[in-house]
Amino acid sequence: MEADPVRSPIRVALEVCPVEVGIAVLGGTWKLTVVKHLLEGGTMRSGDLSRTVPQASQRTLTRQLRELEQDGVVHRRVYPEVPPRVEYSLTELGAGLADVVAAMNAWGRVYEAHLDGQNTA
Amino acid sequence: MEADPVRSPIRVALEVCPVEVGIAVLGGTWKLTVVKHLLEGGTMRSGDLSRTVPQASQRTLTRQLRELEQDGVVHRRVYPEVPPRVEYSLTELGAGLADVVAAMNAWGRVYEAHLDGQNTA
DNA sequence: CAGAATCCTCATAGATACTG
DNA sequence: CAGTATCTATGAGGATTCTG
Repeated sequence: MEADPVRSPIRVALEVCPVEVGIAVLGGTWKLTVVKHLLEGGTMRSGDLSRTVPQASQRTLTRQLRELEQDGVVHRRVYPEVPPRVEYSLTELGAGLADVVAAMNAWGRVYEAHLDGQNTA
Repeated sequence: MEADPVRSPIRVALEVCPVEVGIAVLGGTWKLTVVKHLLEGGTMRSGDLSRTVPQASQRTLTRQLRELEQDGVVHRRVYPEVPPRVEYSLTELGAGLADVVAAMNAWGRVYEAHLDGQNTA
């Protein structure tokens, strides 16, 4: 099986530090949000994702999904139908991001609380 | 006390999803690596950090540190000496990133193993 | 419905040289 | 030693239009 080529930001990250690999894979805007929703919602269609992340332009969302697919995090299934249907789901590797998502989510909330504390104090 | 203004990527992330906040704060190249080393090494001087992340240009490293400082993750202490001495350490908020670093690090290793598996299989 | 093609703008980051 | 200033290049991401 022909594996997808590893994107160059990831190759760089691999040489620097394992923590940078996650940043390289998830660094694009919305990527982690997409992963989070796929973790929660299982399989989702393109339109579902667009509605879930309305701030992302369609072009950007598509690109992010393609990169996540290339990086082995997301699986893309195309149904040969009219009108077309495409479903996205997490690979095993992608499902392994659950801990990352949880840690990020928790810290994000701490950060929010921190900001609120600054304003209220 | 006058709080640093919240950088715009973070403001956007706050409106989208808590997981994006972490990405917004740590998204710059080397940032998570810096945090990881500060977690391990405690206080570090600029030169220490430069040597720890030799791939980063000095200008970039300085900017990243300033942003981390602005975001409340890193504390910067300047000693009024000649030659100058500047020490960086994590704030409480920054120390809270330990779980994120651990999760990222673990997943980065899984990712490496995944790539190796592809080549070996 | 899903996405490709085109155009545009701004932020990021590197290299280099200089300063207190 | 730590940092700033300047210049440059790359690319990420948005808006819009078009197609099977």
